[in-house]
Amino acid sequence: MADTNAPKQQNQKQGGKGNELKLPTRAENFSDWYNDLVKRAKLADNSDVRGSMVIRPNGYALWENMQRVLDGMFKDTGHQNAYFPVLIPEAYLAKEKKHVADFAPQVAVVTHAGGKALPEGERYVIRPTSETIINRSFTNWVQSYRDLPLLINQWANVIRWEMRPRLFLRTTEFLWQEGHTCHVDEADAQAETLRMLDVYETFARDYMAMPVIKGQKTESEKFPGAVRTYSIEAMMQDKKALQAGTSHMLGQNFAKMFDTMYQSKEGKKEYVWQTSWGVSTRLIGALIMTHSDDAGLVVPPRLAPTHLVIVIIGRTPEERGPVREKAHTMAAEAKKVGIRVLVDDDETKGPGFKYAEYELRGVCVRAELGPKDLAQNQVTLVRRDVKEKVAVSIDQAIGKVSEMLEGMQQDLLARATEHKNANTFEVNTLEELKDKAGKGFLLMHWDGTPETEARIKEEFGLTTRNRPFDLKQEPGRCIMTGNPSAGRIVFATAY
RNA sequence: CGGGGUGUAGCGCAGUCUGGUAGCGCGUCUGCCUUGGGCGCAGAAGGUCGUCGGUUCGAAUCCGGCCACCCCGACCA
Repeated sequence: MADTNAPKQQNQKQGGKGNELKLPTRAENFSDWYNDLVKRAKLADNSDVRGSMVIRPNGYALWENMQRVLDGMFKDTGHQNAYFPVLIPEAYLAKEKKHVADFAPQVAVVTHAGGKALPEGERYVIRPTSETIINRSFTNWVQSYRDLPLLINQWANVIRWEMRPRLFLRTTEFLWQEGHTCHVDEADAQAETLRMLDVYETFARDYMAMPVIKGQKTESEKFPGAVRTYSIEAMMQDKKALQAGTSHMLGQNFAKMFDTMYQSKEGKKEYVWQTSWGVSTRLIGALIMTHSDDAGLVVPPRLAPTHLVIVIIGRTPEERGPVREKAHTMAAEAKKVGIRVLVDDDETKGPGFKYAEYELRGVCVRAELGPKDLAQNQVTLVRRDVKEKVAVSIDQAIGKVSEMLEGMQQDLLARATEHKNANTFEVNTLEELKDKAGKGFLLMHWDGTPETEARIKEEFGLTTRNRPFDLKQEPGRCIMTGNPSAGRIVFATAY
């Protein structure tokens, strides 16, 4: 977005006369809006450890829901969970030259333990990813072609020393899942790589309501040590791209370093072919920046910790009593059909406060239930994303809520898709490039060289995101050099 | 690591220029009152002024070092 310091401040001076109740708007300052939302919705705090964050219950609940769904999808595709050590002998990392060279600046090293300095060669690194230490185990686990494919996943934390952290999007420590698999040949490994990319796409679309572009990364954007890297790329509301998941075909690179071999049917020793793939707590940032608005968090129902809150309204015990009873009846009914429901009977806060608060926190549907409603045997329902109040009869309320949740899930995807499509352009001239840089996904011809890629980054702040699978590739001329191009690739400013 | 900014009560900030021992709003607690879009009134609690050092009779305020966080770049999921 803005490349200068925003002229904020000023209106917040004067002893706190500014309006602290409202978030900064997305239009004013997208990045302030994001930071403030994360804190105000109680998703996460900065900690005293640079670049590290505390994930609060509201934020962790989102992660738990993502984990639950993804874990199910991994199990359905035959993967098993395991756990490997957080400390990796430094020497392991060094075995794959490209791997260590690219990760070295980001790696935290344990130099002291047991009260003394560890000698050179006996140090540990804190995992930035686990290809090496997992391969060490795989070498023992795999003996025969009958042991393959080996399909393993790990849920873990990793540490990568980041220069510029940002809550959820880029933190020094983050939570993720890393899948690691071994196969008999390249075709099988390649199929697995693409299969898991599909899993990510499905998860993003059907659960996060986030459309993504599936495609292949360029050489320079590839994972250190991979043969090929694929990604899903999403567009945030500020039109920047966010890499939401990656899947790598590792070839035999790590197998050769660790002698991970199997005996084939023919009795020959062969190196295994491997893949790895992962998504992280960064997805929470993606979720926020895809759907939320100036009133606060908006979460697709399929991942929302709370679907429905019933706010009890009433002055006196006589008024509240029957309302409370009805609210709990409704809540019980809602639970039966799988709606995650909360009844708010707190008398110390007014209803207006609660409406704002639940909007900030991203509860999907709010039910307002008071004496006036009860008198007409109705309840007032408000869907978080559209904020429209509708009165429905109490008997039909829960059915209506289910309908609203389903509608919201669909509408969020539809809206995000529309936004992505409206801001994706075919760009053919330097003029257009100047005009569109930073305004979305630019589909451009590129001569395939890292030099040109670097130039476009330097001059326009755009990086290659991926080469989309579903884009029919026709030859053309590179937008910068005029050299032949095999097809278009997505450029964008990225997180 | 470079450029910019900020650290004062749980949160948001004023006070710093021009040194004199700390204030406002929100929140919290108590009581009353109120409840359909961030209620009201009264009272109360709460601060080693990021940290270390220097100048001074006296430092939130002036000087220097360090630390942390935020924004902009380089690195990255």
